[in-house]
Amino acid sequence: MAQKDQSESTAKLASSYHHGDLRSALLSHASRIVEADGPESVSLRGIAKAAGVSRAAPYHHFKDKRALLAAVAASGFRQLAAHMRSKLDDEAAPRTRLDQLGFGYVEFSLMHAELFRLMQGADYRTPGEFPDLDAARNESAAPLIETVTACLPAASEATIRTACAAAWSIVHGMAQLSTDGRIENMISIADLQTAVGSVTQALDLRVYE
Amino acid sequence: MAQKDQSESTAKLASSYHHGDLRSALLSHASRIVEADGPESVSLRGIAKAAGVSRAAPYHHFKDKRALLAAVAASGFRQLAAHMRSKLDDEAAPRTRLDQLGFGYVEFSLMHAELFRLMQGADYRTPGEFPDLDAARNESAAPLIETVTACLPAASEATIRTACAAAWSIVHGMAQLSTDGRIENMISIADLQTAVGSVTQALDLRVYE
DNA sequence: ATTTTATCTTGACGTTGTCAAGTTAACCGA
DNA sequence: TCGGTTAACTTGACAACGTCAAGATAAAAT
Repeated sequence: MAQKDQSESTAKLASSYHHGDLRSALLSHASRIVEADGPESVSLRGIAKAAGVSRAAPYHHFKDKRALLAAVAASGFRQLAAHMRSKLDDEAAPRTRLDQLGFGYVEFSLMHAELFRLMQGADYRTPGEFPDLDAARNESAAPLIETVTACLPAASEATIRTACAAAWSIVHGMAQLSTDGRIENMISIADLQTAVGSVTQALDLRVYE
Repeated sequence: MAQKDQSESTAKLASSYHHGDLRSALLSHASRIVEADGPESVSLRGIAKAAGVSRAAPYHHFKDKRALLAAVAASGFRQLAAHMRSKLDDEAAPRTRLDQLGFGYVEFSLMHAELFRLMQGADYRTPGEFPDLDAARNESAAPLIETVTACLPAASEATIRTACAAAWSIVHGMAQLSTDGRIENMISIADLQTAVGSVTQALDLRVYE
């Protein structure tokens, strides 16, 4: 995260007027609070105080409170992409890779439920408002599109788009229901992997041919 | 703006000190703002002013701002259930009914995107905090469970639960992605019905046997 | 008619996001 | 080295918000 600054008090000389790396300090404090207590209990003043600066200091690094949270969300999408990649066996068959991606997606949403909620929140999604968020979001979607395409080598582009939408819907729906705790009454986490596999397997047999 | 006319039901005299039916007036104003500008732009003071009462008046009808929004969400689940029922042909085969329910679900989420977001919001979901919300939520899920059960007459209870989770995941994921506008780039609304059908059809062939 | 109760009001407090104006210190060209 | 530009940070202030307490009003119950 921070290159030259580990957390807060050891940046430069302790009494320096300038913080040194306030931007990433704010990001890391905000991330911590998001993960711990959820996005709505993030207060800009609280974050500033946690970083040891005054309440207006963040405005020199983020236009808004929303911009701060958008940056946290963008970082979340990059973490998500990394997590999915870590689950991916590049040597495996496309169908297997699709399952790995899907399970990675759901797993991430369980591991970082509150962060995931922020990422899916509708507040930070006016396209073009936060270009870095858009970029991170698209990057995280790229492996899915890629793998679905590899699953359907002979398919038209329209078919592939539909397949992506369907696969994404399934996995995203599971993630959503899992993080809400609503799916736990119906399905165990252990079954989740099997379910993802079965469902995605069903997909390419029935929908796209 | 001072007095509230009897817009929906037989309110008392307009200019009275007592509003007559403030509770439902607050609910209807809150609903309107949720649908128009999203849940986060609901302010208690604004709702109160729109209803022509002082800022503290709502506290005699709702414990909290959250309680108000929870009531709006509960009403949303009842609307959702009604909409799904309206799409249902009781004479049709279970599989057909499942598709109808699923499409109704997605369709509702498109017609009332902001309300749907409120309903899925994680703020109002501590179980037992808003019993009426819980009840409405469960009522709206009942037709799905029922229909899935009818689709799998010979299945065990565990299988049925898994099937519900999977079907719900698909449909909920589509709804989520649709309301976010992210699915529109990939799939047309017209294709949605076909997709729902194909996916749910794939389900009972591959997952549960 | 009098008491009780439900409803609504004003006043006030603490918190929040945000801006304007001022202060500090790092940097950069001479 | 010096002086100026600028980025980083500060305090002060403001409006909006959620919420509570205490008082006012009217309807209902006795």
